[in-house]
Amino acid sequence: MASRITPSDKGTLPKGLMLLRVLGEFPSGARFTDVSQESELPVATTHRVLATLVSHGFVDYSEDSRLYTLGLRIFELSHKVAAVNTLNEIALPIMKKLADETGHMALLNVLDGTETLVLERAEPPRPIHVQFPVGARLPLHSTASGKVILATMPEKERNELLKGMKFQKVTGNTITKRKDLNTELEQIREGLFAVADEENEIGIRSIAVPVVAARSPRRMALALAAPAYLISKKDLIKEVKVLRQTATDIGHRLIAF
Amino acid sequence: MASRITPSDKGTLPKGLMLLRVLGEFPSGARFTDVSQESELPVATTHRVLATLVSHGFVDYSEDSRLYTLGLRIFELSHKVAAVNTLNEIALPIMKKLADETGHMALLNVLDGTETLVLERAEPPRPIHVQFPVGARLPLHSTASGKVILATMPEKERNELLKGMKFQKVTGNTITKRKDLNTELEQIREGLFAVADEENEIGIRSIAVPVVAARSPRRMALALAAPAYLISKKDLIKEVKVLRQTATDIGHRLIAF
DNA sequence: CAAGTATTTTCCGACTATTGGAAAAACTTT
DNA sequence: AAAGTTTTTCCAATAGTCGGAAAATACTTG
Repeated sequence: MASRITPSDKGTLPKGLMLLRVLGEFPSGARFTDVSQESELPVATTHRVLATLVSHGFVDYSEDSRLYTLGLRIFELSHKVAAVNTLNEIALPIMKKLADETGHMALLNVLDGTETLVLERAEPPRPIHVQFPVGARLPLHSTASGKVILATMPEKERNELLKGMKFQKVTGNTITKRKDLNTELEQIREGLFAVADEENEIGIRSIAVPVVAARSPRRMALALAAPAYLISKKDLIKEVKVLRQTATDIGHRLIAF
Repeated sequence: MASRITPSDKGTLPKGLMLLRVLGEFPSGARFTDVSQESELPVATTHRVLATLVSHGFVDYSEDSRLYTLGLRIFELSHKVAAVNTLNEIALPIMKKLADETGHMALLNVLDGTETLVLERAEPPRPIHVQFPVGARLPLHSTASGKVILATMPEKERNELLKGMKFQKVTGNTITKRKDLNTELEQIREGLFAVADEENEIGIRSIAVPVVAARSPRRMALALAAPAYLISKKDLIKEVKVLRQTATDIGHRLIAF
């Protein structure tokens, strides 16, 4: 278990990467002060780093509005993240079918660090207002996707991941004790699906199953999410069959993502 | 006209950003040596910078395959680039309709720096093999989109942009002289559409019109691209009407992108 | 519209993270 | 198991960063 070197945590690069993340929090543009305050960097430093990011196209600056925004270079790069394009072309249509059939929002999530990331989403015909945009991050312990991913990963890896993590109480139903989580994961492994019953957001229930793609190092899950008033936990579980079918289908076609 | 400061061109940040671009060229992963060579940085430097990028989630490293790839953080960020999500939801369906009706590939391009960037694309039903993936960059002077964007931008801005640019001869038909380009742009302004007749790629013809979105600082164009053997220049021009209609439609709905 | 306030940009000496050649370590191949 | 290749680490000189504070610019208000 190599300690895998000591990546510098000071210097401009980490600061620059941090500023990119900060700018992500201002979708409609951030003023200089916003960036400086949010990042808690001295103004002089912020200024210098921002200038570099701008000059390389990673950040756009509008002289008119005096706003900084993430640049198109980010957009460009994201389409070169291995096989991201296949998500739209392969996974989305399949997910759309699932959403249409079940009437619920379908979400494809992937483990990234200690969170889950929304890779793709398909809305059902009926307009609902559950907001999980693509690119959103969600906790592991309070979501169906997170739990099913945790449950199905190798024990060693899971322990490594959970070590020292604390589980924030997001709603009244959130599992917050490691012991309770272990019990839940054990149970999930039995049925190979996970349910989150208003554990991450009051008023939302969801169910998820693992997605296994050939030659993919990524841990993914396919989920259905619905407003609680629309479907009981029991009825949601009835969808597990079609959900699992879809997940298998996606897994077979999402080679090496 | 402020010279807008002196952004550092040395140091880790520029190097890190460069490595991200380099990794974009290896969609299926790059070995350490690939990165080091392609970037022309000393191995020690490459190593240190890569480690920092990895530790911040911008680059993934697989111990098994020993390959570096762009990380999901990039994917995440790209969905926070102002209103990128609306492209899929708003523009794509409209473009798909255009592609279906005309039988040609529809492309939405945006000016970024001295190039054009493919923002969105819709394929026609019939399978064609013109490859312009989303995220691809194309020259301004040899493409329909590039030319129509140049033609319709304020003169001052255009001069600023073209100043010192040299126009690479991509195919036998490419316009390479500034003077010829000016003449062409003049003509484009008359009809408000541009045609590229195998100017960027032998065997491909395309036509483009401007897309004007409310409160958008971006310069965009909507294009149709087709294999030359499928359609004559004359017939392609006949599509300008429906193309323009679609462009207007998109412009109206793509607020503030 | 001038004075006052808030925001953004620049300056510069002290300091510290970066640099990169070269050697060591870890793999791969023969 | 030796030879070759690729990756990782070391370390002292150096060059870029740091950030407080002042200057410049934009915005507000009486």
